[in-house]
Amino acid sequence: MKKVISEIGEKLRSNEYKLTPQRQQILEVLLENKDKHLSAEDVYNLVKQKSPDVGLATVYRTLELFLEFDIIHSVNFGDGRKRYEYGENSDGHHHHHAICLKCGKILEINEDLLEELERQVAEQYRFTITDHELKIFGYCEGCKVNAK
Amino acid sequence: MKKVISEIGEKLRSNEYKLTPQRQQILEVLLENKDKHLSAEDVYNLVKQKSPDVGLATVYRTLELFLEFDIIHSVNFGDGRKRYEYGENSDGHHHHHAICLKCGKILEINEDLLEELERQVAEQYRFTITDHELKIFGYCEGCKVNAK
DNA sequence: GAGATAATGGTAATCAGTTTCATTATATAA
DNA sequence: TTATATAATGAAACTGATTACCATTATCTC
Repeated sequence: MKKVISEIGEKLRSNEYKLTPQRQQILEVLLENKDKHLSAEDVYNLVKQKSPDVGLATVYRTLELFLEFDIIHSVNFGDGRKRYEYGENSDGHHHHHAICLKCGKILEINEDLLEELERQVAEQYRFTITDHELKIFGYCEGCKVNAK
Repeated sequence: MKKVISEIGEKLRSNEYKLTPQRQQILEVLLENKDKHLSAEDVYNLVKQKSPDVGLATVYRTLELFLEFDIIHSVNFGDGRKRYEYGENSDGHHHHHAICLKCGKILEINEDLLEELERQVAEQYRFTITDHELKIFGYCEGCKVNAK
């Protein structure tokens, strides 16, 4: 994790930004909670446990900064707040989410599987693709039996 | 369009809801603006042109009602407001959106192209899929030349 | 047609996210 | 190293979308 942090620090510094203690703590929280889909307030509460004097505004500003440099990305599950996630595939594309409509569980789908679709879209629509966000809705194994 | 409206009215009535004049006008606005991604306030303004005495609260309530019965669906393009859309594929799945990061244009991708991916996800994750939402980010034909 | 129920419109309240501003930390230059 | 400019922070005020409340109106049932 140390290495990841210093690489990100480097990325920020090369863009005239600093990895301040607050920013680093926010980053650590994100790294410790991959695939947890934290909201800004979740991050705030977790960071507060480490250093209680970090402000909510700083959390929002830092998340915005990390988004700008593609250090994290945000997902919207329709519950009225943005959620933030560290981590992406080797090709820079993001993984998918399967959301159970019954119990709300969210599965991480780590395979990309969109190459062929993206090839077709790129060709038919003359669109140059840089990233994607796919949400799949349905019922997880435990819930499918008595589904709607 | 008459037919669609009466079918939807039927759907509501069979669930103990009425297609009131206000609801019908909201529905008409949505039908007249397929693929336009209207926000609640957009809908409100358009409905007001027809009948100025419709309230914003009614618009929100009606959109929520239509969502509940899968008459419309909502998409979030990250601009801080939900957007609403009528229309789906023949199999009940929704079409995709390609969003240009430069000019903000949104292309409607009407091909499904996810069958194989969904087959694999269903098998590997034992997940029963009922719908999906795919957003593709990149640069449209006009913007790709001078893209970042 | 009277009473129960559902739906509506206006407005107040809520809540995630943003902006402001005074203060603190950091970096640069003499 | 000291002064000075600049960046970052925290607290609190503000914003804008959405929701809740409540009194009024329309609709349905008997």
